[in-house]
Amino acid sequence: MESFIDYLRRHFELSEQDAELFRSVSRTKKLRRKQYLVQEGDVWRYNAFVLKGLLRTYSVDDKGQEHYIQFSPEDWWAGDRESYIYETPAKYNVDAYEDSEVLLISKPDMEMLHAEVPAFNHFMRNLLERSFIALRNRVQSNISFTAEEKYRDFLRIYPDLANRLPQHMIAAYIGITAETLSRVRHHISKK
Amino acid sequence: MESFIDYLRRHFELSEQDAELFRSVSRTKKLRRKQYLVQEGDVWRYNAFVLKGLLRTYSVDDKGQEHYIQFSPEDWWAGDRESYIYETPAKYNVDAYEDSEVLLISKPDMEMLHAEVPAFNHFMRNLLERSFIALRNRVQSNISFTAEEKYRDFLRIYPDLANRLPQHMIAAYIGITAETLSRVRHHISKK
DNA sequence: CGATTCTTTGAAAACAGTCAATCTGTGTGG
DNA sequence: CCACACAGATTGACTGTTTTCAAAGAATCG
Repeated sequence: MESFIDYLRRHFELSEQDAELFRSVSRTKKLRRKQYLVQEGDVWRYNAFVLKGLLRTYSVDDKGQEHYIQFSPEDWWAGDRESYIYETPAKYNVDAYEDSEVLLISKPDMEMLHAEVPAFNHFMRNLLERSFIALRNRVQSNISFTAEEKYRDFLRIYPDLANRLPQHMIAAYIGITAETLSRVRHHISKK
Repeated sequence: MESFIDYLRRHFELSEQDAELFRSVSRTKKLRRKQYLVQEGDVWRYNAFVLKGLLRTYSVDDKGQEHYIQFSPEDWWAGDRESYIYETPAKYNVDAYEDSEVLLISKPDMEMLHAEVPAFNHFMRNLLERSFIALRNRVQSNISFTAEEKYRDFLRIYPDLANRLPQHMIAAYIGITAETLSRVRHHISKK
């Protein structure tokens, strides 16, 4: 739990009193590998901050193919924003790819924190802006790059994730098949 | 300018006094077809609300190929968020595809409005959340759909834009070539 | 070690891209 | 008002990339 407080303190000034407020509304939850945090169809009413481990957000299509929308390692947030905001059944699954520990804050508590701690509100707003920009860059990559360029771009942006994830998950994240990724890697290594 | 005030009033309560505050920091700018609002390399320091017409945000790659990131018709916002937030040179061009009129609010004025008018701040935050979700759905389409499915998805989400834009721009938006889109349409019409 | 998951490889097929030519519709200037 | 230019759309033939399916190898985990 303290690593969450540390995270907040790295990003804005937080009094001990406010830190206590954050602690009072937070609870932690351990997830074993493959355990769901959100399952398709659930309505998601929390904010989840990853204390330890690695979560993945993905959908499964008719053919059983998994499509990864997001990976959330330590110090990232996880959940289904669409379900959270609109209070509709989740279209995505979120589960633990590694044994993990998350910190949960309910939606009403989160709204209270935003109102009571302006610096936190400001920080989260800024985080959302930056996430939006990152997502836009991902679209740019999707619509204009070849398989090899998409993979290189992934390595550039998430060098650390590349070591923690199996290739087939990276492939599904960038929108190509595992076989194509294998061939792309072979091709890169020959240079 | 009043259509901007109307837009705000459709989304939250706005006193006449606050409306006057919005008017005082807004100026309008007419753009002729093909005229730039932001050119690649500029730093973009405004918020632009489209009063009339249609703007497009796109990049141009080494081969001269255009990749459309966003279309902004009436009642949408335009600009390069990455340049605006980080104050870096824009990677995208924004220009008028139809003769247009935009309303401009400078970054400092925008920050003042966010601080002075909490309901506006709340509305813009919510708009950003919803834009984020829409963008995430676009990524989902990018990584999991075939050309035909991507096109059908575009028609479903932006039925009105489909009539205002040439096909080759729609193709570049969903990440396929104009020729492929033509064949997809032919194929759809045969059913 | 045995089972499972992940990666690689090959061959064939499907899909989308490229290039070039033609067709269509629109608008402009003579 | 017509001729022409221009941008956009379509079509064909071809190329290249990526997917699919299947099988074999490698790595990992309980």
